[in-house]
Amino acid sequence: MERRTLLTTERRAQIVSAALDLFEAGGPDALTMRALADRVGIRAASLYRHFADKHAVEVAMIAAAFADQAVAAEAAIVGADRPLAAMGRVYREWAIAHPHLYRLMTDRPLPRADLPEGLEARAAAPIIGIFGGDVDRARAAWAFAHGMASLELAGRFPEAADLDAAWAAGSAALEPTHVANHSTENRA
Amino acid sequence: MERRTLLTTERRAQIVSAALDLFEAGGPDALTMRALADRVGIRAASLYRHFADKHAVEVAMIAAAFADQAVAAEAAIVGADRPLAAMGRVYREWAIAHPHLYRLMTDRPLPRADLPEGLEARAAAPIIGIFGGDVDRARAAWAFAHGMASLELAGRFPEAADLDAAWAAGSAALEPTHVANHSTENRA
DNA sequence: GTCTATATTGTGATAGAC
DNA sequence: GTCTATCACAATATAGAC
Repeated sequence: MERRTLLTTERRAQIVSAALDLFEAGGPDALTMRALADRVGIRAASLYRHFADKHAVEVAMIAAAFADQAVAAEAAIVGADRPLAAMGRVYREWAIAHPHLYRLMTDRPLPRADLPEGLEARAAAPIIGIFGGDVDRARAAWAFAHGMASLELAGRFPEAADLDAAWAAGSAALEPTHVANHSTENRA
Repeated sequence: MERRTLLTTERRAQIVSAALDLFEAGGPDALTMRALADRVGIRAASLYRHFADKHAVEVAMIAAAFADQAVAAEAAIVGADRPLAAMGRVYREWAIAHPHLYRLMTDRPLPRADLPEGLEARAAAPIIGIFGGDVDRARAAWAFAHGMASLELAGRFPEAADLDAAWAAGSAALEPTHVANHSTENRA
C-alpha cells in the first residue's frame, strides 16, 4: 500500500486496458508487445517492468473478461421465465461483442493457478443454479451454448443457417423443468 | 491423364500425407514449409511447384479430414437404438483421435469454394437424417457435440468433470422421438 | 521439378545506462 | 521505471540456375 505499489498498480491497469482494446480490435496478431507499448506511450522493453512476459498480460485480460461476463450472466437470469433461453441470449451477445476475448477464454486451458480465487466458480454459478446443482446437465447446456457461439464466431455455419432457430431448438430441449416434446412444441 | 499429370498428382498426395502426419503429431506450429519439405525429402522451395502456398496445403488436408469423418459418421448410425448418442460417441472419438485436424476444420470458415463439391453435405447428412430433415434441431445437436468436443480438446473442463455424464445428459435431452423428461429419466 | 541463395518481415525478450 | 540498442530466432515466399 505504499506509494510505489500504488503507482505500479495503476500502470498495470492501464496496460491491461490497452491490451484489451488492441486485442478486441484486431485479434491476437494485433497484440504485440511493441503495439501495446505504443498505445501506452512507453517502449516495449518497459512493459517487462510490469509483467513478467506476454503471457502474464493475457492472464490479466482473461481475469477481466471473466468478471465482465459474470456480471452479465447474473443479470440475465433474475426473474426469467425460461432461464436457460435467457442465459443463452446473454451468452451469445457477450461472445459476439467480444469475439477474440471469447476465444482466448475457451480455446485453451484456463490458467487457474494465476486467476483470482473463486472467479471461475462465480462465472459458472448462474448456469449451475438453473439446473439446481446438476453439474452434468449444466455442462451439457454450456457445451451447447459454447458450440453455437464458437461456430458462429468462427464463421463456420452455412450462410443460410437460421441461428435463432437453432438456439431456440437447443434451449427448448435442454431447458429444465420443461417437458421437451418436440412433436408438439416445435418452435412455439 | 498424361504422364506428367499423374506424377504431379502422386507428389501432391505424398505431400498432403506428410502434412497430415506433421500436423497431427505436432499441431499447427509443426507444419512449416521447411519441415514438410524435409519429410518429403525435397527442399521447401520445391513445394511451391505443387501447391500455390501453404493455405492450399491446408485446404487439401481439410478435404481429406472431412472424407474420413464422413465415413465414420455413416457407419455410426446404422441400426443404432439411440442414433444421436451413437453419433455423439463417434464424433467425440474422431475429435480425440485427430485433435489438431478437428480444430482446423471447425475453427475458421470452411474454404467451401476450394473443397470438392458435396463434401460438406455428405458429412452433414447423417446428423440431419437423425432429425428427419429438421436442420435447426440438427444444428443444435451439432453445436452440443462440437461444444463438448472442443472444450475437451482445449483442456477447458475442470479436471473433475464427468464428461461421459455430460454427453449422456445432452444426448438424452436432444435425442429425437424421445420424450426427454429428465425428472423421470435422469441418467437411465 | 528440384536446387541454392536470399529477400522480407516479424516476433519476444534482455543488457545496461540513466 | 524508462530508455536505446540489440540479440536470437523463425517464418513464407521468390529469383534464377540447372
